[in-house]
Amino acid sequence: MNIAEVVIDVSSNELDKVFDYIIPANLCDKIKVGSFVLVPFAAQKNIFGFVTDIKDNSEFDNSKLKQINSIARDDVNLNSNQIKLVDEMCKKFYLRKIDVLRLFLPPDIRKQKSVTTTISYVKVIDYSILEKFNFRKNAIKQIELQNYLIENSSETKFLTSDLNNLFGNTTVKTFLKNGLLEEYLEKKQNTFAKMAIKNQNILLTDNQKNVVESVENNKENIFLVHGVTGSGKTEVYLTLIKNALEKGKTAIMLVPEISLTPQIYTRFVNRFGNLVAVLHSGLTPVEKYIEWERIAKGEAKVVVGARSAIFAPINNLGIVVIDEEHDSSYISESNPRYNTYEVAKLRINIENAKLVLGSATPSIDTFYKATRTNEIKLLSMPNRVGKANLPELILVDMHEEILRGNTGIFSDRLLTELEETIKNKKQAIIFINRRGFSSFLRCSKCGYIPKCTSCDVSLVYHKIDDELKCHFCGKRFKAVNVCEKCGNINMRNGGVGSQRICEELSNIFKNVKILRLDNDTSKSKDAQISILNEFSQTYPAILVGTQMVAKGHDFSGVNLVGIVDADLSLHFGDYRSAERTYSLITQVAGRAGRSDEKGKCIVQTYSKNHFVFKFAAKNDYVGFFEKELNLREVTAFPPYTKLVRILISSFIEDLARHTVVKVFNELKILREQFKEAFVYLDAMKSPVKRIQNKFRYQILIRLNKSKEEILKQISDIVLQSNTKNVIMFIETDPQNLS
DNA sequence: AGCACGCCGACT
DNA sequence: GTCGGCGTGCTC
Repeated sequence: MNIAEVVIDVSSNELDKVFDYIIPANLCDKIKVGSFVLVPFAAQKNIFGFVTDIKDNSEFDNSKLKQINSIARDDVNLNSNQIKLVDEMCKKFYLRKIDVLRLFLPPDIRKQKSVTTTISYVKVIDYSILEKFNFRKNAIKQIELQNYLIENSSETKFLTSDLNNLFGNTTVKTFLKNGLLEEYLEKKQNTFAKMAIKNQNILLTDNQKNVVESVENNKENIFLVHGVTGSGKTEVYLTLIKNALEKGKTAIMLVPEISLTPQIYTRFVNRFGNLVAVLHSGLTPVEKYIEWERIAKGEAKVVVGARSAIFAPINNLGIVVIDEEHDSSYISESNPRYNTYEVAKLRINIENAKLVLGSATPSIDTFYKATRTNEIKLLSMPNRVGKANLPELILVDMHEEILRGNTGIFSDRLLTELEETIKNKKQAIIFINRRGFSSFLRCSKCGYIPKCTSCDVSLVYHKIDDELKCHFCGKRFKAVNVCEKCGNINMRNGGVGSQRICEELSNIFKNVKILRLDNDTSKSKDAQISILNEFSQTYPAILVGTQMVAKGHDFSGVNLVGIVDADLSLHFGDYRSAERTYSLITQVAGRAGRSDEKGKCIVQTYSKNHFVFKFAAKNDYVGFFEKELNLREVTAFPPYTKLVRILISSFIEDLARHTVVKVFNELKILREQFKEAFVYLDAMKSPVKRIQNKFRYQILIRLNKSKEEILKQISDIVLQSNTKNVIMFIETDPQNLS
């Protein structure tokens, strides 16, 4: 047992394999499977790596074996379950081992040897000595610090870094040396860690009780809780987790975009106190590390977090909950591309735990599994708890508005309802699907729309900086009024964005507070939170925003929601458009249902008769599902087929094109072998032809039954055709096709 | 991905 | 002479 298999910490296809190393005698008892080590590699003398296996002898030329140098960090020790999950994820999603392994590490501080989790304070030893102390006349900073400390003598301690910033660290050091101040270290804690458990005795409704019992008593291990907004799903999760904890088990609770929905985790902290660890993107690296460490040490037994929390180093896992299961943030669309549901499924199977999904508008795929297969057991919560009513959904046909002579952004109905809301000192939310003043500039004569020079997508006009921006690569261009194609001097705004809506609204409702929430006005999380706070305290007020306003905020004063152009997400040109639009409308409308009185949601559309709107207006998810599923079957799209996309990109267009042709030809040979399995196979330029100067091509495949073997062969073809300067990867059922 | 090696052109 | 440009190949 003195040979270790090591995965080198370099993300490249060439190095996606294990290398054998000799374990030196002095490290024999320390190095285990899952250790994070330093090894010599090629010409580099110290490179990070993971031990993924330990064995007696190596197949490799033994005279060439090198020794492991040392353990890189002793706080990283993946267990065998995690190593197993890494293996299974690699196979499932065609990933490199190292990319997956990195997901399990303490966040962001992988390269550091150690992390300071303490914080330095100083306190005054004796104020009478400090007051009498004579500094040299010209020691201005020292006298300033002396005065500052005396003025603030009510404080028991001072943050060392604050004093360093105000008076310079040499000044503070002098005080420490002269015995005027003493330093002490405190362990950093996340603010909520001290919160007490409020052990309310919650009474569950019969429906909630039944759902909890079904999850706990059924032999199945995956469940979908399909419950309308306000049906009390969260209480079901809390009870399930409480029961798991009582059995000595632990839990992972996944939520989308957690940093903006503090309600959910304060609810968990209130219930479980410092047994809860929170992981989300709003934490600093050190804060994340503190939480990670509390989980790894077993201090925290409930992890609440965004999708990456599924990799938390928790032991003895009893239950995983994925709330708002349909949310697209559960699918990773970069670097290690994975689907959180599939990862959770692998993890609960390895650890023998249960998986609970929850949503008011499940994804078609999930509801299909829950109603047509045995993979997921369906549990329904059809009724709202308490008096809250579902909002009334009103469809407005914008064609009719135009025929009646109203060519503005807002329908008469929406304006009337807004007036009513303002008169009653209530609040309204206007939802818009894009950002910026308008989506694009268009030449009024030849119709030319400026495009990004490196990405080949329409540029978005931002009025506030009078600039055109590329939303793919972030490049900025001057907004000129001269058409570069025909020379005509009249570039006009082509669409409507949140900024334009704000301007129009403030023209119509002169004295009403109008707030805007989108990526532009609120770059930082803090700015977003302050906008939301301002809105929640202003009556009347109108909040205009993009997707962001749709995510789980409870404003009790909102009784009206307007969706300006509901069709935008419908004509997005991919097979998931309908389900996205359905859940978006339901979610946005739900913002109006939080007050005592019945809320209203005005949906402006140019396709009033589309089934998405009809079922959404009736709040009939199952009806929508049946119709959409039928369409998927007829058109041979998922879940009836597996959609495979191979994206091939390169700085050199010819190289990309040649690689596509090569892979495409091999796939055609494969198709001959499995004629009945290939529903579709074609190669083409990607809809977005260039991103950051890389030319993008794609091959699309749809497969029906018996997919696993063919998928494996497709992945082999892709791996073998991989050449330098070409980026190639496989996605199954991709979230977008841009 | 790094890094060394090596083979060429330019310069104090 | 030798410094340094980056193309090629290898990594237990």
